Amino acid sequence: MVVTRIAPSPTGDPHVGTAYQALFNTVFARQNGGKFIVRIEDTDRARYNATSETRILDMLDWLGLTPDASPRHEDELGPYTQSLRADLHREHARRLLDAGHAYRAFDTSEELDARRKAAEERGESYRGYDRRDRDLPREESDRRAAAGEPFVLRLRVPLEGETVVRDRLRGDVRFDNRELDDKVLLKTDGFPTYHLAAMVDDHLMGVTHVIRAEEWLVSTPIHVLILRGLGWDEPEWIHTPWLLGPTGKKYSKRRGDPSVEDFRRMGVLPEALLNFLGMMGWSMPDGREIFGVQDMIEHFTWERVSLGGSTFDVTKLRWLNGKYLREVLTEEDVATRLHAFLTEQGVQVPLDDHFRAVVRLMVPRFEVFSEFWEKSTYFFTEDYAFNEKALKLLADGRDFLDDLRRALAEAPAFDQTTLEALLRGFADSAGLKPGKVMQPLRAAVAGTPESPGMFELLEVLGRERVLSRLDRAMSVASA
RNA sequence: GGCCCCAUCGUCUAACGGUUAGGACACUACCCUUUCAAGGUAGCGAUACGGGUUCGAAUCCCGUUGGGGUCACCA
Repeated sequence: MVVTRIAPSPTGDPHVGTAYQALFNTVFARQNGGKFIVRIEDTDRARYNATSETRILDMLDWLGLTPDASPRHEDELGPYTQSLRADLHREHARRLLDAGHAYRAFDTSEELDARRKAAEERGESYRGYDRRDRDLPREESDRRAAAGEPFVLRLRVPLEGETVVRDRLRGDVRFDNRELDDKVLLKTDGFPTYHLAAMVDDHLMGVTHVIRAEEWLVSTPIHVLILRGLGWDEPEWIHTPWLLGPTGKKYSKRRGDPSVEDFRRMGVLPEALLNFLGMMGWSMPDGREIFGVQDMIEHFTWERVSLGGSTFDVTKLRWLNGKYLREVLTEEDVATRLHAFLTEQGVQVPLDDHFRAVVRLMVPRFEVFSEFWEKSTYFFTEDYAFNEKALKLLADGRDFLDDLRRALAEAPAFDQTTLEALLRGFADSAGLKPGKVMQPLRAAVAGTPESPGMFELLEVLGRERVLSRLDRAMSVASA
């Protein structure tokens, strides 16, 4: 069975890159009837952030990429929290030590730093651990360890030959073993490093395909060597292309690129974000740009993955989100979800017919939920402000607004058709172009010259509100 | 700097030896029109460079350049 995983570390905000990896891991697993798991890699106690794990798991739920197994949904291969598996890691580290594939190194961090610095001062580029303790006799190593001297366990990489990483996307990538470092496997604190822990856990959890970001490619030979030392088969390696920020560097929250939570607060739909991520580095065979996770599951192939990094273009994401609002979701769905968003943001409006009517009018006029309220406030309060342009239009309409109010008050009905005939007739008899009448009217009832169409706007507002708004506007204008 | 990956419009991408190099976002113009949007039409705009291979290269090979990544007791 195909088993894929993501292995995020709980160090901060839920990362877009994590969502990106989750997408491809999910799609590939589902396509093969397999299993997608999330393992939280919390072995770095120094950078651990208590809320981060919950937020990462919440993000996945929000996106609809809920894993088959995770710290929230354990199964017999768990636990899915790396720190809880330290005994397992130590046990396998021991195996590596006994088999001669690893050795104890007693250098302190300070010594290492000093040597690194000295090398730099000599103008040499740092070449990795200098292997001082690589050939310490086992007896001495055992004795010093037993005496309580702190040590780390390091991988004994071959000094000659090469290690080949067979990558699904890039073919065979060859590494000269002389370029490899004797990486730390077990830290002084007894916790494993990523390299050991991930390989042990992946194997024990039955992971068949390691789909991860390109940054891991160069450490893969280390992983291959660990796997070989333990006598295990390699998974299939798949290193996906980069997600880039606006400056062309790797997308990163630290650099100021938005997190998934930022997009959520912006009012981006999860399906739009996923769709957008799906077209970063991949494309539908028929060129469609609007597609969902299910479409990806049906059509995904590695052959269609492009290897150049993709720049994350928020402008296009916004366009795509607007597209979902206008063409993919139903009106009712947009209303319901927008209402939930507003509630979450602390805006209290009833989810009623008026709200639905407003949403219907406004939907082509905003791309993300966060833009809605600011552009639609006047639909929900009689106390809306008049902006500068509106004030000017009100002045333009001073001569006829009073007559227009009377005409509106006497209109036989207040539906779009009636209103259109009435307004055009009014303009005609006043010898004005329709726009000259409608713009001041619009300014009066909306406080801005930018609004949905005049007739539908009036209908949605209703006669009572329109008349009282005109009263207020005229008093504001003459003040 | 060593090593590794990558390279089509500003951006996301299509093309898997033969196309006027296609589409989308953005931008510009026009249409629609009561404003703002949405929508429609058109325009602008790319195979980084140099060598090969081939009847024929965006496509295959080599080099150059450029960009990115990685060189932690972080993941």
